[in-house]
Amino acid sequence: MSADATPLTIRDVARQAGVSIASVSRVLSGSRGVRPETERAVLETVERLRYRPSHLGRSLSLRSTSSIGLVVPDIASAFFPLLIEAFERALDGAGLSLLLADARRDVAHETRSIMDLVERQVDGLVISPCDARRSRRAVAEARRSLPVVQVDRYCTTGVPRVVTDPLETIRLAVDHLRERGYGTLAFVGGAGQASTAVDRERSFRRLVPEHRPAHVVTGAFTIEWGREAAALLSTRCPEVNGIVCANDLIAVGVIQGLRDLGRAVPGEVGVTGCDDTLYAAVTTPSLTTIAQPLDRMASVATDLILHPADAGGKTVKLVPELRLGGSTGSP
Amino acid sequence: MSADATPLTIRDVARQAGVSIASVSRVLSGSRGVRPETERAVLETVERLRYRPSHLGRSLSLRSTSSIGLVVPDIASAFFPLLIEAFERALDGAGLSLLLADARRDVAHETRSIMDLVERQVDGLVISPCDARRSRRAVAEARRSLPVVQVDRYCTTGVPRVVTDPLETIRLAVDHLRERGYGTLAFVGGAGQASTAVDRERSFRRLVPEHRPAHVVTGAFTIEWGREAAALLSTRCPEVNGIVCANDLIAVGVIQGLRDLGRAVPGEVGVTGCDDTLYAAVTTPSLTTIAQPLDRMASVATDLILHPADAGGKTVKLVPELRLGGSTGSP
DNA sequence: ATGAAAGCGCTAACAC
DNA sequence: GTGTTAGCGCTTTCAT
Repeated sequence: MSADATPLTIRDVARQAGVSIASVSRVLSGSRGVRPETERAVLETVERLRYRPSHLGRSLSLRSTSSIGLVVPDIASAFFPLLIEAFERALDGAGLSLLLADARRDVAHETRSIMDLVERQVDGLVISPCDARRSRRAVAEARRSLPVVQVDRYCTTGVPRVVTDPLETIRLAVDHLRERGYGTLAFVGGAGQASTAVDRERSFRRLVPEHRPAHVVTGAFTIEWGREAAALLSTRCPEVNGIVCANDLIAVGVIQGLRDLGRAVPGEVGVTGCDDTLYAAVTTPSLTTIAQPLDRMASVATDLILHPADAGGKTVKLVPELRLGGSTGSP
Repeated sequence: MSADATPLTIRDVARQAGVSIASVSRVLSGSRGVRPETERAVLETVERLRYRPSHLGRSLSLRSTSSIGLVVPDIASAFFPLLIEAFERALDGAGLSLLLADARRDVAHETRSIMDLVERQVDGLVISPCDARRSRRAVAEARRSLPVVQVDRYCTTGVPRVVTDPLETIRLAVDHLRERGYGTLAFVGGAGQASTAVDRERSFRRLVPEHRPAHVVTGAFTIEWGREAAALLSTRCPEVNGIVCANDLIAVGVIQGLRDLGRAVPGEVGVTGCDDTLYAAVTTPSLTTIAQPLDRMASVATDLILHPADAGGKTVKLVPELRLGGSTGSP
């Protein structure tokens, strides 16, 4: 397979076109100060030979790869592919390409990915760290050699962050549930290590100060945990009729769990998710969920990478948006 | 942000360690024929200076980047993240890293991604092409300069393919439905341009020769199309009581559509999906679906990339597996 | 406008 | 064993 014909170099083009390699380079890059005649000759030869410049040589010479790295904690979870898509759109305009890495829910893998990207000389690194504390080391290390920005999740370093305001996120859910008449609210959280998990839980506690301790339960970002939590709450706190979930997957589980117990959603209990993933549309009833402004997140993060001077150690908080679904129809 | 301290080079290490750059290189690569004493000095200095070798310089010199490119048609669709994960696992062992690109359901984007990866000198390219015909040009072009393998989807080129046998895939669904007593089968297909769409439909036609023309409908790989198809089939072919869907997303839509029409799943109609995505677990009832052997697919593809000589223009067909869910409980 | 030549950071002969 | 040196493919002064 693969002919693998001797990869052409800029010299081959120069020779064939009867010009110097400098001229070829000029035409292929800035194209400034070249006689149209010469330019024609070069372009014609490039075309004829099907020459493709080597990104490697170019990068080494320019000391820039025109690419940025993106490290996500778990590509298989519904949310991150959406984030990745948003970055692709954002980078498209900037003429940068995206080097993607998946940490596979594991700090050791994450560290390797970060180091690999750094060694590959990406011009900047965007990361959504696995773990609020254990990811710090690698993130801080990377920051020593290039611009780094954290998105969605973060770890506690001086590295700038772009997040969707967790307090506003939960406030949207809580206010909406109350407006729809669900008077007694509970919160089903995810795993402890992700910053979003912690922040969303804390926000709920703050926004619903009257909650009983048993009204806040945390476990994992999975359907199974959602089902379990539904059972837990139904047994121990039957008075609860509005459930705020830390993400869509949990919400799906909660709805399934409630249905298994014969409790109607939204008739008897209202449920909200977070992140507006594809799950929101797939379930029955569809999910009321809080969306993150992903395109904005990607463009702000890209800006911070490209203009690190503006970044400082700052945190940019973005405004979430309520997406109505059937899971909060009215009690 | 980002200290951006002058990136260290191998010279700095050599100087500080009081050895030649060749020795440093030896220690950092093959580590062969170096006095333990020298090695210690180098490693110590590397550690102290926090030196990270430049992948760029290394690649340029070796004419190999030890990375392979993976181009998927749509990272936001539930299936491809699973495929990506499988490749990460497969490549882990081979000491290769993964450069990921998303074609965004668009041949033009796909072409750009492919070219970019080629220029980046990846050692091989794995691609699941958007379009059975319109992707040919770029795929063939890439093949001129490096080993290329197609996975899951393919376009009609001489480039080797690793696919899950579509005939066996549909056979598993059809046989299972029949065993469960669903006697009159229909097929809901996806969009025409993806090879999987075409092959799965053709397989159904072959395996269920007695089907009426109206029993095979195609539209898109979406929930909406699934709902629509359910309505179509229920109206025009009420005799149908088993529905084979070209992927999980369609199946979810079909189930929703049937329920809206008051037809019980699995009581009245049985439904199967394809690909065993996360959707299969999320729906109610859960989905009976046909899984692709992703780890096998990834490791076979990786082998073909690393040993292109063995590849020829061959097609490797892998064996799918039935995953039981609630959507075919028994009529 | 164009060419010659000096790097970019690394590896791999080839001497010693 | 270790150092010297010539590239890898490109960009970019600096002459001309």
